[in-house]
Amino acid sequence: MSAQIEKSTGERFSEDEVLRQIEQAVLDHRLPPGTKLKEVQLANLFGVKRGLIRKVLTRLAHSRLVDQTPNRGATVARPSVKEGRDLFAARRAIESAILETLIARSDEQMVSRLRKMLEREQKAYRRGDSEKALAQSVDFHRQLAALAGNGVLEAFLNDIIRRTPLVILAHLGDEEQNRCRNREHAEIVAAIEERDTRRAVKVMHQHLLHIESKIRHKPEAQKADLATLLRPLPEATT
Amino acid sequence: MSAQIEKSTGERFSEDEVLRQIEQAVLDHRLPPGTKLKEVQLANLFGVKRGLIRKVLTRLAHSRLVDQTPNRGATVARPSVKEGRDLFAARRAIESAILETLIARSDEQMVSRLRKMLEREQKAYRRGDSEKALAQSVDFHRQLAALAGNGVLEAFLNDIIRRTPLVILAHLGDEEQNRCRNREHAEIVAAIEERDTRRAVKVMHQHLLHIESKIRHKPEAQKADLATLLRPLPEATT
DNA sequence: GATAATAAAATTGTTAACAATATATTAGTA
DNA sequence: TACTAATATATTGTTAACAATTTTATTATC
Repeated sequence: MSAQIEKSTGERFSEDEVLRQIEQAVLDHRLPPGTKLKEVQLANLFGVKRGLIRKVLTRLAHSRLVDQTPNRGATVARPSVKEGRDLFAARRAIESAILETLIARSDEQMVSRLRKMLEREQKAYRRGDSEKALAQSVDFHRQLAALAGNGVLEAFLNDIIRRTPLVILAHLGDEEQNRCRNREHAEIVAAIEERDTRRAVKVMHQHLLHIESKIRHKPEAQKADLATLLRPLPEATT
Repeated sequence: MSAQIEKSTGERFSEDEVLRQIEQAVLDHRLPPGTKLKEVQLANLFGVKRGLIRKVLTRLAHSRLVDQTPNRGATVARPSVKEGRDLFAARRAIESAILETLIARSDEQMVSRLRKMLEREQKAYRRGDSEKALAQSVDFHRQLAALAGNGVLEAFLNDIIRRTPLVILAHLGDEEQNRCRNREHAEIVAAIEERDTRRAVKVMHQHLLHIESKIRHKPEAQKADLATLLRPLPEATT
């Protein structure tokens, strides 16, 4: 039926590696919502035992990337448009709180570290590397969360970020958008430097609304073959 | 070594039931942080197979009530004081966002439903039933989250509420505190009715700070026997 | 006695075989 | 054909036996 995925080294896949591969395929829409994820099929595909696949599917179900029904197996999750909007709304709340926390304890070192991130992001989009630019952009948000120092909020944000690609139709691509994101990020850093919480929160809010307005919330989807999982996309990540 | 826990009906425990029992024991501090949770011991205790215990421990680990280390098993989690404070800080952010969302879509029916909850809470503490009063109080917060209609925020709050008992030393008990909580809840409902978001958020903030100030963040803990799990406490829940 | 090396026991991790359930196929009936 | 019932296949769920690892106990050496 379908070929096998091999590691370049010839070793066997670890649980985490299998998890990442499937997760990435889901987030890239190579495995569209509703796709049945059969245990033996996946086990053969990766050359691992079914028990391992089972654990992976359970973990994916927990992070809501996969739906599991007793005795009926797992499918790629099909989040509703409402869920997508809820995700974005929650993100605005979380990131606002992160900024408030961050600014309360910010210092020069933090600001300079953020500036370095901005530069890297800028470089990426200027040389037209949209994929990298997007990844850097996401890292900027993660970095804010890390610097804020609240592990709970950080975990929540990471959860949201992980789930987001599944609820949107396509990733943001063109250069104009990349530049725009970068400018908004810079504005946030400026507000942090001035310790202007209100402004930072306001800009972040608009930034996130802006992002949400640019994407299309994914409405419904068709079916596709599991073997499509084989080749990774040349496209972006988050 | 240790006796067996039996269901009154004589049936076998389901996975969810075992989960709840262990979770409750952890949250009641009957199983203090650091306690080793051995698979065979638990399996014998509940009269179930080891595989089921295994799944339960993994689930508990995911909700951070249990720490799992490869090849070294599971122990009751020992959250730091910082983690406790982070949890409360995150809660303030989440519940503020919930209130903002709720008020934006509130109507008469919602308000009256909340009023009913207030009454039940009041009844409980007036008749001196602290346990019930505390449970009702927690339900009030859950209800706010549900009425707000954002499933993501609701899930986050439930996660926080579930983890909270583990980071505090003891549950809030005396009648004065019960009355105080109830009064603050009433004030929040009043603000919702007037659609006064700013006030609602402010009162909620103070309410949560108040709660946090009344508890003691749990610093460290000793060891205890697993069999203590047998008898449930006569004490409160969350 | 203290420490290190070795052996024994206990504990967790994996798997192949089996059981239970759900889905697909076929046969039967109007 | 359209529908139902019966059967076969495919898929998920469970478990007992085994493997790997860690912990405890024992012995040896200083």
